[in-house]
Amino acid sequence: MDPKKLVLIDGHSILNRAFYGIPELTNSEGIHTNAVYGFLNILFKILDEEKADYLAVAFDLSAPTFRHEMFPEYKGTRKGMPDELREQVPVMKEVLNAMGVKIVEKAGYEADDILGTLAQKSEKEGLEVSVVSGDRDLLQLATEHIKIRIPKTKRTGTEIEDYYEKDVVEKYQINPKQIIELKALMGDSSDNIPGLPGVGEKTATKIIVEYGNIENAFDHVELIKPNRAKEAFKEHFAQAEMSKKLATICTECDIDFQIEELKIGLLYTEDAYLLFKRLDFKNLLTRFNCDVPVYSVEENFKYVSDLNQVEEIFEKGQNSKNASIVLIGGNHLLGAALEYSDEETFFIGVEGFVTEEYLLEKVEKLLEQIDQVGVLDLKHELKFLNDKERNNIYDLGIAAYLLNPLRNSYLYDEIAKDYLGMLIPSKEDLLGKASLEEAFNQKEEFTKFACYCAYVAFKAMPVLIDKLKETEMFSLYQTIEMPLIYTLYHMETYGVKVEKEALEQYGQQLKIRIDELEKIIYEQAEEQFNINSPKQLGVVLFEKLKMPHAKKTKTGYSTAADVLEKLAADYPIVSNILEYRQLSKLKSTYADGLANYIQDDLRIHSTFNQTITATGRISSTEPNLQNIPIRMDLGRLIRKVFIPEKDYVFLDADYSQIELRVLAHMSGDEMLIKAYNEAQDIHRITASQVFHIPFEEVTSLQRSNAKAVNFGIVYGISSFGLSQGLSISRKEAADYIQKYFETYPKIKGFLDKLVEEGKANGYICSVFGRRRPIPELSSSNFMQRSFGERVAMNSPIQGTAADIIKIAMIRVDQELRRQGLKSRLVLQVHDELLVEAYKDELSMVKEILSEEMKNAAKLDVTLEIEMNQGQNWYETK
DNA sequence: CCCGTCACG
DNA sequence: ACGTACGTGACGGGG
Repeated sequence: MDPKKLVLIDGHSILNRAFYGIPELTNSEGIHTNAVYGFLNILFKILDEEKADYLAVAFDLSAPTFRHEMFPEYKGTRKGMPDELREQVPVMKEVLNAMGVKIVEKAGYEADDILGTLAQKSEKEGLEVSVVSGDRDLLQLATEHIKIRIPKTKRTGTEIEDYYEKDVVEKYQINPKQIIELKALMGDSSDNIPGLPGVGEKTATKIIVEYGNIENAFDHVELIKPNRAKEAFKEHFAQAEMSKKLATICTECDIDFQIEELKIGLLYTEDAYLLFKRLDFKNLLTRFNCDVPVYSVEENFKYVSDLNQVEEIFEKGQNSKNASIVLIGGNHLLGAALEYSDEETFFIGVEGFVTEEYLLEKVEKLLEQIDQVGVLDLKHELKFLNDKERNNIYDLGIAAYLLNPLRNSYLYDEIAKDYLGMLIPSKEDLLGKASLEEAFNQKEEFTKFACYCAYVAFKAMPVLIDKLKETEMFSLYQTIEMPLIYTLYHMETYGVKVEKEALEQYGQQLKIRIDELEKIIYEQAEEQFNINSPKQLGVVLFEKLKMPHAKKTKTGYSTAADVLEKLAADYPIVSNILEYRQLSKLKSTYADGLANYIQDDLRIHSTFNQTITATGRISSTEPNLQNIPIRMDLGRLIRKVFIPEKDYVFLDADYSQIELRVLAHMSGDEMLIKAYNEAQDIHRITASQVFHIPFEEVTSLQRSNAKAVNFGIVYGISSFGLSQGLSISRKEAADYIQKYFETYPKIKGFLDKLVEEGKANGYICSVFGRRRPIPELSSSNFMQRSFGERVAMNSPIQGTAADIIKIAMIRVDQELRRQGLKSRLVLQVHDELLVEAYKDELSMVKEILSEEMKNAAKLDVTLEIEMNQGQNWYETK
């Protein structure tokens, strides 16, 4: 019979390795999970490789050990641990407990000592032992039957270095026990163990190879070379002796242990499954063979397609106070999931006599009767319903977004987990990757999916409403976010007209010039390569043509525009590359890209997303119509293809410096408020006040510097950032900032207060109460924390501006309709609204835009807009 | 699927 | 010493 196998893991050491080896990772609750995740990957890799019979994980306790008694400065593994790692230790233990893995700890000993003791005892009993640690000190334990395994987390995955006794000898030229001697000489900075000055690994190894141990070396101290090692040895031998004691792993710890306690049982328990799911370890879940747990709620799920039963269900609904209605389908309605009470959840499929029209008529009628209706995605449901605005509907996706805008998605299973504490199967768990239409035929699974949606919408509605009230965001939700859904829906369905032929022509012209440039670049480089590949381009520029490389990215040379621009003066090929880059961007993203989205009505219907940004802005996708070129002349021409219908014109209105005005209001700085009330040109007046020169004498350079400072303030000022933006030294930048703060004395206090508030609460607020959590503010990592500070300064400003324009767009949309006008809002670009205005209505629409935008909020400074009209978007400048 | 780049506010 | 301006989305390249 083969000997039994024992795997011993150095808990903190592996967590530590994983923490630094794996990029930051958090679950949906914002708990850091990277170290736990990395630990589990290493654990599973080892268990997959070795058919182990026994397993234990040893942890250090924070209690002092015999080493601290010997040497008070001794550090040990637990000190100096960053918070993001420290908080993962209890999570790790919870996971191990859930998997039934034995955790060994003992006050007064470190994990090393426990591991050493267990390893040696087990070896004596005839077991094969693997000790897993990131710490090379453990190599002193290696024997013929004790293997030391050191995992390395690399980009490509985890690789493990294995050391039996012979491997240690091969690699270090000394036997395992002598590792201690090595450490006695070299010390260990991470544990605060001092080494001999001037003695590194090379010298230490030479000495130990020659003399075997430090005592023998001391006996022959006069022979030691080089000289500085000899002197160090003479002077600090006592210290080396102590270091040796500190480095020696105690293999006789006083611990009772029965090997049978360490026997590996069923690792993939239900507890572990639930925990993994909570931690968002999706790809580790595949290790569990057990099915997704069945909840008793599923027993209440019912598929209905019989007309009489459907009638009955809607009949029952009439008298209900609360309900959830989830309409399922993409372009066509597949069915409706409903819940009125805890007792039953229905999915009514569009099938047989239950037609789409019939079902929708019933749903519309039901919507009239019920006090509170929970839905998951109202904008999507509006596709099937009439767009009459109802104030009894609660969109729970939007509610969940307000409560935590940092999530990537707000799916029903995520809402259930976060607000109902329930782990339920996700859409993908139930339907796989199939489309809704394809999955519709699997009745049982599809019904579960639909009913879970309705179940969550019903159950989560009161919870989310309560939370919105608790966080004082209910008014934001009801007066801004909910009405905005209708406005966005209107914009999406109305779309914006795009001239296809003009777009194609534009693309063809770009192609001519791109081909020309390509030829020239190949000639100048004396080779053909893919100019669009930063990798290939980097090799050509910085290796073949030997240009000085200023910056590097993670993967190679940086070829970003700011780097290339510095080279363009000296190398003609570089300016061609820059032009090529610009043109191919225009062609691929805009000329060709937009053409793909033109629908049969000759219009583009972008999607406006309401639950994406951390700050409260909306975003635009498929295509993004919020980043159509404007800054460069050539790109700006694209805007000519965006046109109004016959007998319409475009009216474009944008807020002037809305974010700076918000800053003036929020900070209450009288000087800045006064500046706004007095002058049109805020950047010029800023320059005049900051540099103490008359308004008329401000040079264009001074003005643009002031403008950059204004931007910097809004972005969460830092001297480094400003110096980058202005291409000046950090010192000069710091000087500008200081002058700015002197000029507007309340700004600094205001920004500092935001950071303080963010640190105290973990979030900051816009004027309208919109919250943004900033977990980075409590990070121990300088970079992360600095980022959090800038975010704390920027988000309330950006968020308030976002709130204001949302209010304006809702009112513009509603007012156009209320007055029965034909003109329609078509686009929003953060501080700009584009309206397709019917010619006869022009003066009225101008009035509406101007009124609603300027009066969207009452601030201590006025909100000003600029309005232009044109026969295309290009002309509205 | 991630990275680098670049378009916008 | 660390090594960045804030917020987005789309594209091509490359593993």
